[in-house]
Amino acid sequence: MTGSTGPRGPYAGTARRREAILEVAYEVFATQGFRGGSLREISARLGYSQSGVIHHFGSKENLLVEVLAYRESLNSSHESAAHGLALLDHLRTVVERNSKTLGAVQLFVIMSAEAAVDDEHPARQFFVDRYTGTHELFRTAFTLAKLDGHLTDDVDPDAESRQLIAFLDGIQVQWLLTPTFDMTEAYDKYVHDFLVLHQLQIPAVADTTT
Amino acid sequence: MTGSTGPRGPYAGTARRREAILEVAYEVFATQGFRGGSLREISARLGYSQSGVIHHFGSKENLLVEVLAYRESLNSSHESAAHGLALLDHLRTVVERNSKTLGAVQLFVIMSAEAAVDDEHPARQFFVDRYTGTHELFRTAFTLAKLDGHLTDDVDPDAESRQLIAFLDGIQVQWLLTPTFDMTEAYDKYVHDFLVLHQLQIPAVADTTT
DNA sequence: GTCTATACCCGGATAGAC
DNA sequence: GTCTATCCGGGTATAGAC
Repeated sequence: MTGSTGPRGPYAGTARRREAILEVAYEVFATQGFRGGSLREISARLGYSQSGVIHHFGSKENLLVEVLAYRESLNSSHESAAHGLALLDHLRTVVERNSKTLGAVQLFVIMSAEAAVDDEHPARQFFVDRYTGTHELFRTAFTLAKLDGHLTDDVDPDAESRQLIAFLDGIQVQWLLTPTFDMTEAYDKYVHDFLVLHQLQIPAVADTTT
Repeated sequence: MTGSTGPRGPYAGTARRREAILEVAYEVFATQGFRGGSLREISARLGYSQSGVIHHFGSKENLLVEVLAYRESLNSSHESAAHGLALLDHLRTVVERNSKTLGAVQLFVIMSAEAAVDDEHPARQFFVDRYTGTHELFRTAFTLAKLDGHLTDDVDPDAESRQLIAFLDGIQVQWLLTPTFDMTEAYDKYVHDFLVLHQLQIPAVADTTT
């Protein structure tokens, strides 16, 4: 039972092949965009024929949509909102991970831009949904933090959420253009300022050394 | 002398034609990107032949570079650094103007993304230079503000500059995807928080009404 | 399920007439 | 300076054999 990876039905090999295609398509779309990336290149890298790829996904558009869903599924930590400060901790690990996966950052930067400027872009809906989802997550996290008494009353969860999203998107472009830029360090400074401004009570473990 | 628009030499008409091409190319590249936009579409919109366009600019790549320089030249307010707070005022008018020029925002969002993910992109150098220039401008503005005693000593001009750039880039994508988003309002909130956190002295005209 | 072959379209750039 | 015609490469998608 070593080599047998549980071939339940005749689709076990197919599933693995689909995933291989998704992986390569992800790389190609990441550096060339949707328009620039071609099925020919994707299939060539796999040693496939171009029609072989299309057999599995029907069309280039559909392939892109599945690539985006696939990449997102790899990350989906099913992030429940919790309160604001736990979210900020979680986001730090996301930023750190992004710093190590160039391709993923490239994919989302180029695709969101293409989708943003073109109403008809196949990824348009994906990114609109993604923004509203993320916003909702951040917004409720900040709201809960206020209720828990961790944030001051003057924070505007709606505005803070959109501001944080903008910042996170922005540092990605900046990092791609100037790789010496340290996203995690920038994130930490952002959070630091945020907490100084809006955190209600400092834990009892505050440094009394100075 | 009505129709005569001062034909100094045989190039007066040419200059006007070049500008017309730049204007249309700007629109096309803004919505289709560099890869997606075609000389055929640009020339068709002008009632030109495709080779007519290429006659004036030599190549598609060169056309793009000139479009970017052209658009930038329309805005170049020769922004001298001044101190930080004057810069923040100035940036507000930029954000407001951007809110009214969809095409310009689209152009810079899609082009910076394409350039960010592709080392060989013709606009790569343009955007790298643009980022370092903007960063330098912001950085010195914040530094001067500290020296002038307008900002607290704890501000990190370098970090604040990059953070502000990230935010400004980020709200553009967000606005394009969800047009109800108000960039100016978001900017004002950002600046408000920034000033609460880092401004040294509040002017004597503080509201004592409440 | 994978291939080859092909239909069909679109792209940039060039040559050369006017 | 502008055109038409053309070259040549590239793209997606389909048809049909194996």
